[in-house]
Amino acid sequence: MKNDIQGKDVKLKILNAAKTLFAQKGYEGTTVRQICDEAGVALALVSYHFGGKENVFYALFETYAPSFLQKAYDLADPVADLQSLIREFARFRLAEPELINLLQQEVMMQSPRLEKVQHIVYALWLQLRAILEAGKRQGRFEYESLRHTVHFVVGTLIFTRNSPFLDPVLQSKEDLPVKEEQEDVIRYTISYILNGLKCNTP
Amino acid sequence: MKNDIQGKDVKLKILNAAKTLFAQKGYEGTTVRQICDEAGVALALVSYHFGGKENVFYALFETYAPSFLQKAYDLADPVADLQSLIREFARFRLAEPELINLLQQEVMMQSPRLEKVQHIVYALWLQLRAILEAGKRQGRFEYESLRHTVHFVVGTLIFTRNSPFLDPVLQSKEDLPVKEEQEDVIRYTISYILNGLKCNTP
DNA sequence: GTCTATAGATGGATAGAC
DNA sequence: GTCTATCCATCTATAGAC
Repeated sequence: MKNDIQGKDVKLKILNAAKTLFAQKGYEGTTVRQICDEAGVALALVSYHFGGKENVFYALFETYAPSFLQKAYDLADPVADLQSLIREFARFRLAEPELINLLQQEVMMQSPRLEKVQHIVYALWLQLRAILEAGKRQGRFEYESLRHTVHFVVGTLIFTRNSPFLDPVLQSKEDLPVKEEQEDVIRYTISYILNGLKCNTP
Repeated sequence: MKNDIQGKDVKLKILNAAKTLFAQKGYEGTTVRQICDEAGVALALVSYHFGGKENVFYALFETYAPSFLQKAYDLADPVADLQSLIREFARFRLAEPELINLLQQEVMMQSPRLEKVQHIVYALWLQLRAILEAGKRQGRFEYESLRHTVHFVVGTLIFTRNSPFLDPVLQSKEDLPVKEEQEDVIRYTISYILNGLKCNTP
């Protein structure tokens, strides 16, 4: 019993270290040694607990994104659905920015690991597509190309994060927000996207 | 003289191979052997011509993005400026999607290589920021947070590309555009972004 | 379950023939 | 300038002590 608890603890330490390092240096750019050093455990424990580096990657998503976007939308009110989807995605992004970062990398380079993880993101995009279609059909959204519009919205959703890269450029005039975050960011995002879709709604 | 020409040819073959592979598998995920195989040249030639893998990376940007976004905007007409910036960026993205992909990866993971390349993207974002500020001051754009709005626009611009990943999801109803592309995509992008900024303009 | 030590594979870079 | 063959560092994974 005590062993189990110790094991869980080590597994979690490895997962947390891997989450940070994968997001920061990419999957290939991260070594098992770095993960174990960061986690403060011995090199062998990645293989022992997960069966190899690649399984740490998969375990990351099973651990931190287990119930990601299971919500189903009935499309009766596409505007409300879209707002809900944006809110749900933004909350997850704010809670697990490293995971979004990592996912974005993998998506962008069409990594072979993506196959076992793509259902997470496919589900989201299919729902987004359905919402956009329904909204256009009902005259709530205006756009020309569904395909490109999905790209626009996904781009808006994914790229919005605490980017330590953009910040040196952007923080000269605006102070760092401390606690406004979360709900405000969500509000900004909803506003930008709905406007982008010419959605005539408060 | 003939040697020079041959050298140039090999250098270009290496650069083209590296551009594709880096974009597809990331910098760390790509090996010098893969690059040389893809280019059809011997392994040693990367070191001979470029002095190592890392310098191939830098040469990529010096070769394919030499005059990227040198245009300066006077901010007299922020709407026109923004349209111009979007158009310029979109054209580059359509011409060199791999480079944008690679740049996005590096930006996302804050890679150590970014330092020598970031001026390319800093320039763009500073100009974008200035345009957004000027546009708000002149009552042409509406948004709450400058910082987040820059993120939104950059996300829209960067993520929009021929994503081989999203396509299987998105192509069921819409046929693959063949020649409409280019100017139409630019039109869609401008429309989405200007609407996102509540810009009241045709 | 956790550690150290090491095996085995593969990475980037170079020596030297042509 | 280009090639083949090789060096050496580092990677992942595992064997075996505790």
